Amino acid sequence: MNVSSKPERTRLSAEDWELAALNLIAEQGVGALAVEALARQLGVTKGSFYWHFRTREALLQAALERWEQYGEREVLGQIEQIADPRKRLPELFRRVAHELQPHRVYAALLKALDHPQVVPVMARVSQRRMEFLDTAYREAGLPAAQALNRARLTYAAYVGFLQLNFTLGLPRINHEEFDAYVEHMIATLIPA
Amino acid sequence: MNVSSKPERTRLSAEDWELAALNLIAEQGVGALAVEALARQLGVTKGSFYWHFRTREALLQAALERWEQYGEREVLGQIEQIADPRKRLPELFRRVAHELQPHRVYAALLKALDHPQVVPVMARVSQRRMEFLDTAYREAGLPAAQALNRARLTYAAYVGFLQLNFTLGLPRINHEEFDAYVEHMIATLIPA
DNA sequence: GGCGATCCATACTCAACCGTATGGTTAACC
DNA sequence: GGTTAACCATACGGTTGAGTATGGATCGCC
Repeated sequence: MNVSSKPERTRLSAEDWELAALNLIAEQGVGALAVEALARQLGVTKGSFYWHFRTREALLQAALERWEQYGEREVLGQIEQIADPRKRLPELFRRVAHELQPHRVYAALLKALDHPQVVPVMARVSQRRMEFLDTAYREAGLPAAQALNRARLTYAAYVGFLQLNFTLGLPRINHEEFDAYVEHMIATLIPA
Repeated sequence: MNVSSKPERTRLSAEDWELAALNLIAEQGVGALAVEALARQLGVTKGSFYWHFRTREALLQAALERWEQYGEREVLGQIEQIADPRKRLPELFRRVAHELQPHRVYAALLKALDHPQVVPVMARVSQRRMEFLDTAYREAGLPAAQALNRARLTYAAYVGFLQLNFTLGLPRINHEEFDAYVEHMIATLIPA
């Protein structure tokens, strides 16, 4: 049973709207975030929405901030607990590669970078992650000047892969090929 | 003199509309491609537009095809004339890095990957470019299995860089830093 | 069990755009 | 210089989706 099949709804909170918004963004992109569509999906009407939020923008803003804070705790938090700096990067690569679900919102927001509201959020998130990669590379033994550029390169490769694979469906790649690709990335980008 | 300042217009052709559309896409994205807005910018009204094109989609389609064919001749054509396979890839990297203007439409289309019309175009273009990289890496001495993955990695880095730099304005980087980044890419991705 | 706060439905307005209908204007060519 | 085809303006209809107004329903709580 999917999300929309909950006829036994009680009353909604602002949080419910934000989570539903994030779901819709992940599946259909920011452009599909319409209040009437969301209301239908939640089994209510606009009247409900405009009680919780002043405007559509306000909902998008709240949803983005929620997503940003969640990602802060969840995504980066886990990785930081890998002690050995040399194992941290390969492990990070492999985990990211096999937990594609959390990246769906990020990929959707990547397609929505023409919306002025998402730009600052994505800028902050991406900046933080690149800094994370930077220190990881330094701790793995790369000189400072190289570490930053390697971090940029790595993160660009991540972003580009999301675009090409998720959104564009390219390259058409199967499981084994994908694993080989990940290992190739590790061999190419991480210093021995 | 920018594009919009041509009050002494005579009559327009379909090509004029397509070029104007590509301009608008490059600057404001596919979502901003509205026929009335375009007409205003060209100093005419919708009446003109619907003589040249049956629908808005038809214009977008024509503009995309024009862009695709142009890129075929221009972008890839020049690089193929570099004889030495070992010099070809570094040269390609450096040229791409310093001719950012032609990449603006590509970056804009990257943001518009939720439009069903642009997906096949981008898929074809990206596929062709990755194949180009693949053979370039093989000719540079990389074994076939590695060459394809390296091509994927390289192109993903390119796409991601466009997104992070053009659209997101990240990383905040100056000219010298940028050159250093390009050289770092060359050193990391191209086999010695 | 009634009362105030919270939550929602219905019924609008308004603006943006796409597309159509139709008549007018300019260019080209004989 | 008159006719035809190419090009454009004006006015309209239709749709979509945001936001407002207002009254009704429901919950918490004394």
